[in-house]
Amino acid sequence: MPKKEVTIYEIAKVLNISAATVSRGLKNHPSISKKTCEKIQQTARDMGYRSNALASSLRTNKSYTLGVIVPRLDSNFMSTVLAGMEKSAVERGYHLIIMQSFESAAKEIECARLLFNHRVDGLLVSTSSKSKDFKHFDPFHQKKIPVVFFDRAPLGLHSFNSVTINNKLAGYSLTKLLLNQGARNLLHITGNTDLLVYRERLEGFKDALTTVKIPFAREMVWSSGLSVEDGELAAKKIAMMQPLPDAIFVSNDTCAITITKCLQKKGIKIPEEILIAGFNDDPFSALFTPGLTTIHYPGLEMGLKVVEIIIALINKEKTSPVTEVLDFEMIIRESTTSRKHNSKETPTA
Amino acid sequence: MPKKEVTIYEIAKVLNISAATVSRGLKNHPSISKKTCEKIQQTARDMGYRSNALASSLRTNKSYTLGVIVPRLDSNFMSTVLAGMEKSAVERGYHLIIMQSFESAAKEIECARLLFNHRVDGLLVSTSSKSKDFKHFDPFHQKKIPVVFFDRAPLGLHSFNSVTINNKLAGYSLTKLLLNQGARNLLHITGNTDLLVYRERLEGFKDALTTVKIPFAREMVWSSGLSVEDGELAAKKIAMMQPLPDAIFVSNDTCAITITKCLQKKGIKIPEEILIAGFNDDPFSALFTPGLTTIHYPGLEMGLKVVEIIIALINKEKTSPVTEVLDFEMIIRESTTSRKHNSKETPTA
DNA sequence: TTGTATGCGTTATCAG
DNA sequence: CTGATAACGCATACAA
Repeated sequence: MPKKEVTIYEIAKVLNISAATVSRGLKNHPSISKKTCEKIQQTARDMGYRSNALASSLRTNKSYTLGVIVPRLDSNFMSTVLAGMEKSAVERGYHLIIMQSFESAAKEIECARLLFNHRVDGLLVSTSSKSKDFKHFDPFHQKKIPVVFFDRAPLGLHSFNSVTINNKLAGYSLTKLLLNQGARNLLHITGNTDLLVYRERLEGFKDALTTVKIPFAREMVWSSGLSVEDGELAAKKIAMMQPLPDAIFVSNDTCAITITKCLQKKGIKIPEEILIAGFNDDPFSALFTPGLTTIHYPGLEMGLKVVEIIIALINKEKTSPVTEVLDFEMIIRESTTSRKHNSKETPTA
Repeated sequence: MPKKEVTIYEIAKVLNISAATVSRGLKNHPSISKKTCEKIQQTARDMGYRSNALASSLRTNKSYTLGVIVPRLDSNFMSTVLAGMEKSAVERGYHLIIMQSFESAAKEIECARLLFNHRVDGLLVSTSSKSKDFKHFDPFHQKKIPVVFFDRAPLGLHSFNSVTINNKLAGYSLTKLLLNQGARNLLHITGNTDLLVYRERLEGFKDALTTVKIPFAREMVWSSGLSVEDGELAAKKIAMMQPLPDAIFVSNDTCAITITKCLQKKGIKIPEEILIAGFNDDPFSALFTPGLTTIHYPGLEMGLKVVEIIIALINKEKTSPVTEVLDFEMIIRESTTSRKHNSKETPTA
């Protein structure tokens, strides 16, 4: 049977002191004598005392909890970010409540509500692709609870806090590399361009085309879910194109590799006939032949950084808006380096 | 400036009713008239009221929070499990605090302490490889807070709740498949055999050997971290073996594929010279050539199931111990099917 | 159907 | 340095 909860009152009673003193002694409050502190902590241990974080939070209005909302947590990229967050949070005495929006605006709103009611000290969000407005974060703003967006940040009038990479430059660099390898008939397969991340990569793609005076055409861009299935579908369509594109910039590695494999099965030589570039540098990408040229997305650093920032905001060591843009790295592997061409220009971050 | 918190008292004052009525009305308590309920909820909305989950939890001793401790969350397998957990939890009105032990016993203890203090209603654990005793979960048992282990469960005298797959059978089946393909000089590269998951796969490996009267030898088993780096190292050692093994059962896909790639680079033909099998069926495994034979680890189902179970335990719809063993599936791909041999026996789960 | 009174376990304020 | 007391916001036993 669950024994009665041991509280600071029980400890106080045993030691013949007040609960207030126990409370202070437990956290080494400076105004308590060293001796009393130790005595308190010793008996606390002996009695099997466990502090009640809920009660403490209620009283102090500090939960040391960060809410996290992500579209889904089971991607290599996202779980890496979350791993960084968790590490960074724990090091600073915080912990995480992680929720998934499943790309649904309604679910994202529900998550925000729950986390708000649970009195998180800060909120970290990568928005769902369906979220068009961000009113559900207003309660946080009203209560001055920091909200920091990462990876997927809204393009706002109000300046939001955010941690991102320079997607435009990344898209530009990758495209430029393809062009430098001699490609002139490019295809860009990307995600939902309602999302800033993908729109910016597309901007970069266009900018790169401009530098070699290739006029942009809508047919050059395919929107896709970027899954394995989407990749298979895309490959089918590509194989039937007349003429074949000579280079494809795909917005994630999974899809890029799927397309590579499918095209190879149809007898198309990669990279000889078609250059392919991906995005993310998922760990397994390095294991493929031909190697996949890609952008290393610094997920771990992003996780570490975003927590660092939100805790600085919580402690008012910084003031909004914070817009951090992380460095990325281009990973150049053989699938875009077979053709010897003018690679004098090597764009990097 | 953060306006004063709107509480049930403010609402009560506005409506000239008691706080108790408001409290009840807010959650549609049956003994409150429909009309009053609606009036209360309407003014609550109007006043921008948000319930304080902390206060509620303190009062009711129910936090609707599940604690989760995992070695690390950034593996494909683990993030899939977590995704399932989160989904299942939210559907049942719960949410997750996720923490990483980083394979450290000390950190695991720290996580358990924190989650205990935060009054989680239940705890889900995949143990660190260093955890030798499980005393840090005693406080939970004393307070009758359910603890359910998943994937990595302790081998205990006390019968713990657990959700696992039949690792022994999986190891047996995979090994048997290799033997049926004609392999007689086998190697098993696995993780830390202090962990039951790996020890059981090893048991299965041994059992399979017995069926064809191959005496087991310690040299057949290599313990490893199963990372890409570990795979590269292993491949180097393998390539120098005289004679080469004719089949390798590796305990995860990442390492299996790394080894495959490395051996291929050294001119060894896979699967013609060496059959290779992995474990987990990570999504990218399907994309490789040669295809990797592996065990599909049902991560999503495991996540769903373990939450279902712990909530049943919380609600006392079940009583400890619950030991659920999930079905797995063998995924047979070309890397172990090139040799035509006596495959009359096709072991499955 | 509603109200009254009290406590969940902690910490902040003020007084000593 | 220590103690008494009053909150924090909610929910429940009991009374009406």
